[in-house]
Amino acid sequence: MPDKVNLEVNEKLEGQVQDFFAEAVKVLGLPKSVGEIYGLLYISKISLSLDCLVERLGISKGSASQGLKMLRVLGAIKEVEGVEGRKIFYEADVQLKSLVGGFIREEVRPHLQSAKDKISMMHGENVEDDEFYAERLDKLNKWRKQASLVLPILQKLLAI
Amino acid sequence: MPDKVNLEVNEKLEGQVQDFFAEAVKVLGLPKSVGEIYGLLYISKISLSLDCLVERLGISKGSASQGLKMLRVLGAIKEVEGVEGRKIFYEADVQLKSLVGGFIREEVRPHLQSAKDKISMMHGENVEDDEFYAERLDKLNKWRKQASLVLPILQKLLAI
DNA sequence: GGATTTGTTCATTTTTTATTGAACAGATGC
DNA sequence: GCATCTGTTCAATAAAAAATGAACAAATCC
Repeated sequence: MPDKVNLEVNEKLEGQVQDFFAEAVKVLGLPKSVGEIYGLLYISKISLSLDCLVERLGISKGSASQGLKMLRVLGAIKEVEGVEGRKIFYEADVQLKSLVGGFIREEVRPHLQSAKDKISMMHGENVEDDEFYAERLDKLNKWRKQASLVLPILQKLLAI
Repeated sequence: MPDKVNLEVNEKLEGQVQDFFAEAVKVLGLPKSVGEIYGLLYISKISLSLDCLVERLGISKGSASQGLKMLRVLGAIKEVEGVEGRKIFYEADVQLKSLVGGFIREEVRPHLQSAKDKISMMHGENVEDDEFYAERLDKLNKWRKQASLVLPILQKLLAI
């Protein structure tokens, strides 16, 4: 008997995985619907289109579109050629390094850059003659640098 | 002339540092007021009491009390003996390792534990006979383990 | 004892954030 | 051309989270 892919759908498990990711992405500050979309794609045996997600998750077309956009920007999903016309199908990118990398690139780096700008602005304006203030701002800058250094290491550790 | 500590207050800088931390803690999913409190303590030359924070930040007593509670639990502030009666004074703990450690202990670890429970529940109920589902849940578990392993390393890297 | 000071709790209000759905744009097929 | 299908945008609405402030407890002082 040849191997055969099991295409039955376990709806209970799907629901649990959706909820799991809905909760998980909240830790990262992303909306619940984004987690549900990624969760369903993660546990789905076949790639899914936007209207498919709308139907299966019971969310609006707007939510689904915006959620897919975020996931695309993060590099958490892949577009797959569909057969029916120009419809786009999505599947989850299940490599942890893609997700971590995307999050660092899109969410963490920009904040660190903006922190850098703010700190140097504060330094410039106020501090020359006050040892305490100067020391505190220097420490802040040291924190920022350490975070910047740790990011690529973190990325590599999670890519193993 | 002996060294003398400069106790003048640069209110503009104080405001900037408050805003800086208010923004920063939002990344960690903490409320703005918590960042403002920590920010003011961080840049303050003297330790401050609850009613002092209320006055200087223009927030309610309730907010200040709850915010201080969070910061205490995270280990981000220290209580200092006051001179006037039983009033408690606070100052910022400015060691990055305290903050990172507190955040990992209070926010990250509990989530990873709850993830562990959920994954093993999903494994138990559904998956025996389906290769795809089994593989996806295993991968999820691998992610979780990797995150657990990386945390102490991260903590050490940021403690240098 | 009672008046005062200090701090907490928690139901209500405010603010912020996410979701909806209708209007729109572009592409395809007829 | 126009009808249909697919997806996006964005103003309005709903949901979630944070801040308020009044009521309360507990300690201190007189």
